[in-house]
Amino acid sequence: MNLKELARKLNISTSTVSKALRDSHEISEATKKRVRAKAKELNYQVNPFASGLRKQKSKTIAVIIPEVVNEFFGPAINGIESVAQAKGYHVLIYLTHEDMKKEISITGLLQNGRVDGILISVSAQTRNISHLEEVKQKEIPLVFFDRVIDSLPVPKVITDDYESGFKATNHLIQGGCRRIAFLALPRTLSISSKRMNGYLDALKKNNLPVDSNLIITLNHDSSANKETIRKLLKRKNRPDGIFASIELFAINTYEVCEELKLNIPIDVKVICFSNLKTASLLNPSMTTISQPAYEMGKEAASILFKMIEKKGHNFLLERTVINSTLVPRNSTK
Amino acid sequence: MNLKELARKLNISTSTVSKALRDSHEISEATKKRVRAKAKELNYQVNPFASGLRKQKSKTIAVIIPEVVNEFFGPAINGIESVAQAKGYHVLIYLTHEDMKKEISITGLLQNGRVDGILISVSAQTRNISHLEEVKQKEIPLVFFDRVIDSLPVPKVITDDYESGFKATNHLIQGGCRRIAFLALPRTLSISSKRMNGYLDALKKNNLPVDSNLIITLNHDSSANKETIRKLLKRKNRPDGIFASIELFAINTYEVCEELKLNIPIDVKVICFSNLKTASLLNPSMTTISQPAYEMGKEAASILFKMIEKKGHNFLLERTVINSTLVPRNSTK
DNA sequence: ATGAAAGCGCTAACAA
DNA sequence: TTGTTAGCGCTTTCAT
Repeated sequence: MNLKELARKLNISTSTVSKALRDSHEISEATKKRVRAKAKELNYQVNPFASGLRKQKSKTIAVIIPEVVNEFFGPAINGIESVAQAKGYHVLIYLTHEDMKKEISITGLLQNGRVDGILISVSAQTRNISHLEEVKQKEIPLVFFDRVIDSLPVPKVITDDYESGFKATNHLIQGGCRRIAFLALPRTLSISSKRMNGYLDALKKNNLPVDSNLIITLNHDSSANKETIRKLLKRKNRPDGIFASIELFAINTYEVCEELKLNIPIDVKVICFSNLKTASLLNPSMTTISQPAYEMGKEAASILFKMIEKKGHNFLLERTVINSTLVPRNSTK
Repeated sequence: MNLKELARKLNISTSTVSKALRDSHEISEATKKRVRAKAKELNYQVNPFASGLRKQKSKTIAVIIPEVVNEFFGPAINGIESVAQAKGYHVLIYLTHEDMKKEISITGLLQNGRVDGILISVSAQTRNISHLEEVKQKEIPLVFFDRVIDSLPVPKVITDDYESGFKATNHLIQGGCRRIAFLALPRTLSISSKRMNGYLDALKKNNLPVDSNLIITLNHDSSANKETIRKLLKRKNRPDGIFASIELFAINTYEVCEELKLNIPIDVKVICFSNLKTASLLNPSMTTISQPAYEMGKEAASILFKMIEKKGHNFLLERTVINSTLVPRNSTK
């Protein structure tokens, strides 16, 4: 079923049908009605490839993220998809698995009109940014969310990473911790360095020494992480507090503590970034920092659509900060 | 940058360039090399809309799921995306939020060549299936995963819902429970009725009475669920075991127990479906049934690609069952 | 208010 | 082995 056939059945030209379906003012109300009725009857749908080719628009956006098995990106996709659905857009999803090579090949695939815009949360491995500069240079609307590249002048939607890092560390200090370990993501990641700066400043403000042996960079290999954490917790001078910069590291810590029969929070207090919805499932003694992932997704998508709709507008300066919240759990249970 | 321009720069015809890029045997190795080099130099990418229109193929599949904020669908998408990426396909994602109307409008959007195939896990609300019959009738390859419609003859990838329902219930009985509540999804959902049948048969086999007051249908509204669970746990004849047919209901239960100062597993034992990766975050006293979501996604996508690649093959009978596993937690801690 | 026709960028049948 | 050309289905300009 295509335009031509539909036009033939109605005994009018394809251009009239096309205009009628797109509610053009050139077409009489009567014809429009007739066309719409027939289209519905025959279950006609425009061919997105033909229309996309002609109009040079895809009505599609791409979301590039490191993982989806993650308390952050799940809700974020939810927010993105709901905005896209409301706007009549389609959402392509691509996972990098924290691999910059994949990120590059994915952005390469999106260069020739497949999408009208891109939302990206960069991989932890991303150092070189020429593939992203290329996207920008081709004038494909681009918005960063959560994991951003500060040096690239595109809109960014982030949480208050420095502040929450500060608050989290402060919370542990208030709870009596003196030797607080920070489980970091690779330094290249903006969120990691900001969270760490919050951590460092909180220590300083409380006159606690910074011990570089307590700042540990982990990655997404759980068994390697657990081995590292195991060593950390077996030290004679074991930390009494742990600040995990992502949920996975808290899970890893939790498992090692179980294995070593260390009690959270008696032996060691733990705080981590996590998502509100399942926070209650975390060991109740872990305080969590809840990121408004759904809202971030919605916000990032909204900005992207603004860019898509009115090109030329200067969005370079937009940098939306959405506040996360500390969710204290009953720490004495 | 398009074919024509590229051809002009090379001083050969567009068809030669097109064939060269697609590694046609009609083209000499020398020309191919020259073309590929120039294409790379000029960063040429085929226009997917033009090529899709001409070839009547989109190189894209759609995944329709109820939610993404979910321990099951996250890993499932991961599995799907990895297979798709390997095959050079793109993945569109659509969320129904358990709303059949949305499911219908989404399948409607996919009728005109936007995708080469569809993977779907139906919404809990889906009763009418004419929109899915329409997809099948238009010969768009379709595969169900996890939440299937038994009556529609298309390939299905499921877990052993009956068996795991049986095992889960048995586990609670073994643990000393005598009054076991079942927190069900709406009956329309195949997975729910199968899990319930397992539950019922386990009770029978252990000579325990079936109490219909203990079979409670919940939905995706957490506050309504919690209210229902609150009532359940306040009954004089409180259940001593709870079998939650999805993780969300276990979370809801957990929260109500905390509120009512009920101890899991002392006062009430809980078992639920969940995902291995975060199982350790669940209250350690909850035994979980781990579904191999990633594998299911991979399997479903593989079947879909088989259908896409060799049309006409009869896949109607394929019904892949992937076993879930019981993950007992230290229930005495 | 309606229609004819060009053309979006690509592929493939056919010609050379 | 390479080139010419028609046409995928749609939108849009320009006529009528």
